[in-house]
Amino acid sequence: MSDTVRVRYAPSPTGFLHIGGLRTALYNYLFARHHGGKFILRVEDTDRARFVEGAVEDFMHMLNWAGIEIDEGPGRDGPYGPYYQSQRLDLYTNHAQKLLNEGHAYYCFCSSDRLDQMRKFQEKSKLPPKYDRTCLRLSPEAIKKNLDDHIPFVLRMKVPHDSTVQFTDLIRGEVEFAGSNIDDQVLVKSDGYPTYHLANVIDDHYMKITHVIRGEEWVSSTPKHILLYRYFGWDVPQFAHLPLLLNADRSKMSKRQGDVEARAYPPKGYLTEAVVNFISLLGWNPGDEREIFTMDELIKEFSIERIHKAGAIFNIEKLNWINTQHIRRKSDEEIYNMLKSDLEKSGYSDFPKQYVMSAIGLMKERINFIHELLTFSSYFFRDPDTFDPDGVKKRMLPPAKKHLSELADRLEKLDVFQHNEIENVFRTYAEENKIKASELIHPTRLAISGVTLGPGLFDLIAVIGKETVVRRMRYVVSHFDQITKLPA
RNA sequence: GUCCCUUUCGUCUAGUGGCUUAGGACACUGCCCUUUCACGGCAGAAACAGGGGUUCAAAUCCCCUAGGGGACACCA
Repeated sequence: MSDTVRVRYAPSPTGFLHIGGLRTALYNYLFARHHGGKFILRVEDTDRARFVEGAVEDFMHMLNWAGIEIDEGPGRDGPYGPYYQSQRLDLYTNHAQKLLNEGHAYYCFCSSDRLDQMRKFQEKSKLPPKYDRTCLRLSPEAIKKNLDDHIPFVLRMKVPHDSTVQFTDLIRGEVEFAGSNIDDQVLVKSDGYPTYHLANVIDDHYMKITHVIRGEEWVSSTPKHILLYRYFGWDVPQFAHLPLLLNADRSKMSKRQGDVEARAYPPKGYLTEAVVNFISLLGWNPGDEREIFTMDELIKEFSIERIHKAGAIFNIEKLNWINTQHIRRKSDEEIYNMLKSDLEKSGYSDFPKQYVMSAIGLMKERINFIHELLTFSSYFFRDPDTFDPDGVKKRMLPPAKKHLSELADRLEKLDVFQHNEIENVFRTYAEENKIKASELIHPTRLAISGVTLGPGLFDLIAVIGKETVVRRMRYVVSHFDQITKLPA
């Protein structure tokens, strides 16, 4: 085994990148980077029937989105390519032949019908379900005849029943399987393609993979893989089987219960940092009480030893919180840049960068998603056309009409239109009229934003600007009866 | 059914025999701050699946039971 750590994420293009797959890729990546090793993407496209168009592109795109850099893989050639299994068929065939020659594999001509019946019988008789080795007993002549007759066949591996296969899982410790419980796995399908088990072992060997970090669903086939390594006389890599991501009901995470495809998250407004941070914590923790991490910090902290054994439920509430944490850590300018295209789409592209950044500054701590700046606080960009009915009822009382009118006049006269000066206008007016400032503040907020919640009013006024604020206040004054009547 | 894995607050988790009246975070509740909503601060409720051992001492080690999950394809 080479000194440099080499790990791989090896998805099958039978669907789009699963959020659990993204976590597996991330753990591999973190491990590689932590150890100064290589992260390889290998496409396991040996199932021609289930191939999904666009899946590979989706993997690449989402990995890139997540900030997971591929050192070797499709489109990024390395010394051990190609990185599509469908382009490595000869390799598998040669090695299968070798296994056959050495008696570690055998021809099987059983039809799927027969296999189905066999399994049904085994199930009924409460026997462990495995191939019954009918074809292992075929004479060389019978095999030759079948071959000559072009009867479809598969190659199965011959598992020694009298031994046990044991391995040390980096996460689970010692795991042991009795040879008698290991099935004579199909290695080469009747279409000539290898199964996962064969191809995966051969590729991991030739790609010099040092650590196989994959989902827990693979533990039970690991002994088969180890046997294959032994048959070929190869070193066995280290194994680490990750706990599964679970639905709320603790079943394996699947559709129906929330979004399982990674690509569903960016459009919802989840930040790369948040998703990466969140999934990194699903089964791993740094050992102290920090929870917010950048990719670089994760790379620094990550270790396989600190991976949990039990499956984790994907808890969207916590993701949301982590998203808010990362929003706050971003500069106003970063957020501005992320918002740019949405701004254009909404027709708000005329607003100066400085203005939008000020709005961002005021809203950053109040939003869960960046796009909420455009939805929940559209009043930064357009005059309100509706007024929160409950707010109107409670705050837009008759005296407000006069107050708004007067305040608008006073604001208009202000030379320095900033927080303190604005606040002064309100406080002074309140004192003069012997009323509480809140009797002014609430109607004003409603008048200029249409809603009852938002940033501190004086900051809001300062950012939105004199002209707009005064216009909106006067609009409400002139439509006061209409506005206060509507919500009846 | 067979094999394998797993089991600490609702959820993510800390805990590797004494430091633990089991810690943190999300969510939840209350209070404070406050012009609103958030933020923030403080407080609260909330867990070692059960039973046996081992030990002076167990959430931590062992065994059994139960629950959960995964695998059992010519899918990965």
